Amino acid sequence: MQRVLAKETKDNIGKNITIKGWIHKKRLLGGLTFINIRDRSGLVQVVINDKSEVEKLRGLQIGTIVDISGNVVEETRAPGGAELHDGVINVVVPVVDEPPIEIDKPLSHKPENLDTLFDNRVIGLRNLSEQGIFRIRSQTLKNIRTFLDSNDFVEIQSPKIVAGNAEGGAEVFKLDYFGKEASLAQSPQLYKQMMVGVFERVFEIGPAFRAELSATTRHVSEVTMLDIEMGFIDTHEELLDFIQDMVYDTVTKIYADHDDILKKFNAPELKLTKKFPRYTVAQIHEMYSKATGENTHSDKDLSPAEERWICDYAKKHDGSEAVFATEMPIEAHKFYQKINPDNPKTVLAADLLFRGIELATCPMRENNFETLTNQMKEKGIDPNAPGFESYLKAFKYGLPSHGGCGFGIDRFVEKIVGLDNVKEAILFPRDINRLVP
RNA sequence: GGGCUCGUAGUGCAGUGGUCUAACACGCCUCCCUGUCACGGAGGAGAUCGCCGGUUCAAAUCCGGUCGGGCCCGCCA
Repeated sequence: MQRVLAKETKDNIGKNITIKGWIHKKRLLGGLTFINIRDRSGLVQVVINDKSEVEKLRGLQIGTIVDISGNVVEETRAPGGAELHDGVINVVVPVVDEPPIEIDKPLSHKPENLDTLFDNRVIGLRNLSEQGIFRIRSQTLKNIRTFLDSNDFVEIQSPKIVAGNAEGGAEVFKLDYFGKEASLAQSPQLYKQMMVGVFERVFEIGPAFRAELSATTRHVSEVTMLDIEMGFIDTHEELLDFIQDMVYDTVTKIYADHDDILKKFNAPELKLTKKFPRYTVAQIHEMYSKATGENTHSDKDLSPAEERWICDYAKKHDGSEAVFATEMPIEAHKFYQKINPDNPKTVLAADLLFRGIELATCPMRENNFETLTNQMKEKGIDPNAPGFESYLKAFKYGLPSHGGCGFGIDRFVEKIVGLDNVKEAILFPRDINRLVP
């Protein structure tokens, strides 16, 4: 008989149907047994009176795959308003070992238990609340793609094996490439800029690899980045507006569509304004120093404590959990970023902060060939090094004023759901200690 | 890389020198239970307390080492 999904059960009242899936929960009440079956669409309840049917499941654990045929009955007491009666069970894949981690109750997300959570990830993800995180992640990426697509962006894939240390700065994973020195890409930065010369507007969603010895709740060695680059934008404001609209659109849709999952994780109530508040880094140093008595004026960038503080401030003061920290100090300048013509001590770069953490860096790029070449030399980068030669060609042969962002998808999902560790928003996280599963 | 912390059944935890023959909850096994949905009830199995060494009459508990985690900082997404 053709398979009917759990969520379609209520559309088949009065019919005899077959469902296929995993045993999610058994409740034996003597003469009456309730079984919840999980499939890709959710759960369906089966009621069995026949003891010989229940006996088929003796010794079999949660995770056992069955198909069950039965009559669909409307029942207000059943979850979803309908259930299967007179079920006939066929065990397809018996499971005799009990699961190492619970799949029908919320799992512990306490920091000290994350190790167990990840060690048992394969089974733990079957847990409905755990899945919820990744349904939201999937939806988040879908919303972002839809938004960018409707703004004429082309999705690209840049190489992840690159020559040398392409961008400078962050530590990279070195590897042997048929006898040549190569590394795993720490960012699609150079490639997406080159592609502005082709499509004007491009984006990429893919992995970036960071070999830094960071051991925090917000760092992983393999991060999923959303990289955006758009040509023919003239002002930094224009760029920030665009990213702000994308974030607003994405997050508000998630909150509208996934209330149930967000509630399970006690996600905070969403506070966003259409226009995200913007403060310069200097202003934030000033406000933070005044508020805490701790002098941060000479810091080149925001400290994690300042990031948390300004998010808290913007939430209370501006009604927005998202905030831009603009005019990054020149000390944090990277060669491809555009120096602020109105204030050469700052860079036309902003960090997007959300719920206490940096989600994205959003700079304008230096698109003048001569200036860019000089900026490279100032940073000690050889413009003729492998990788940079092609990069510069894009400028030599015409690249318009452009800007974009590197946007951490893992952190975004983490904070949308209201989690405390970026790893919880990653299926199989990689950090300095973890390489499996 | 620096600092601080933690390590007890499959899972989550209690116990910080002797009453520990290590408690409780979930899960598991047996039995009872016809509307459960974190079902309920009765009983049972399961841990030599990460590992090694030391102090002590006595160590899960104190000390040292070691292995494995976690958190913060630096760096960044």
